[in-house]
Amino acid sequence: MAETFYLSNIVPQNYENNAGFWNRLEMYCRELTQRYENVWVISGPLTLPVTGTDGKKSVSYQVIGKNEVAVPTHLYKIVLVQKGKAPSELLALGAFVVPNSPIGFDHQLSEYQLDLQDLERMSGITFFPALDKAKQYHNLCHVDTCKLLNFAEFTQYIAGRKVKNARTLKALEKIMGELRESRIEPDEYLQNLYLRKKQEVERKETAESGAAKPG
DNA sequence: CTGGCTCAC
DNA sequence: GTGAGCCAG
Repeated sequence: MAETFYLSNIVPQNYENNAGFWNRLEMYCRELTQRYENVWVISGPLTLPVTGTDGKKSVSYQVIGKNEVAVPTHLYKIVLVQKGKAPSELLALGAFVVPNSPIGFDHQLSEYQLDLQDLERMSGITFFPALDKAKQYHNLCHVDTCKLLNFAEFTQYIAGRKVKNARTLKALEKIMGELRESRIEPDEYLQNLYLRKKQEVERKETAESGAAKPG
């Protein structure tokens, strides 16, 4: 957590990308830890060339702020998983390059998959050097799903987090109301979460109103 | 979950 | 400046 906040460990990222597609990619990585004994994740920035109207390729990227901090055009993530504890156990790897711009629910993670060797060439970095040469790994998207949460699943998950954090009955009802407006039916987990939270909040609110009464 | 903004201290 | 408490997607 401490390392996470070093400036040398930070890149400017499109807000909608980070809260949306990239967020769902990180959720998928978290989900992998439930199915695999070991999960290694490497992420970083790229500034990739684009072909101009004259056919020539060039690199161009935005800089922001007084100090002209470079904004990467793309972000990559490499995910290596291992089924069991033993070093000989199955390894599967997925490498992804994602544009640093909003990406909607109409795009699949697999659209952004590429060979690790290609990413190594683009980034100038050798990842997992001991593993790389022999290519002793399976394709993550074949061995596992590589499926990110869809709109309904994502919206429901977010609603679940908000329910957990809600402090008032009014806030709680707003969350569930907005979910209904999105035409999303809460599953059993969210329903139970909501009902338990509702009871908890109701207890607290009646206790507070009682304590606030004079005398 | 990912974040930003406001305000009291 | 910082943390708490809101807010949005």
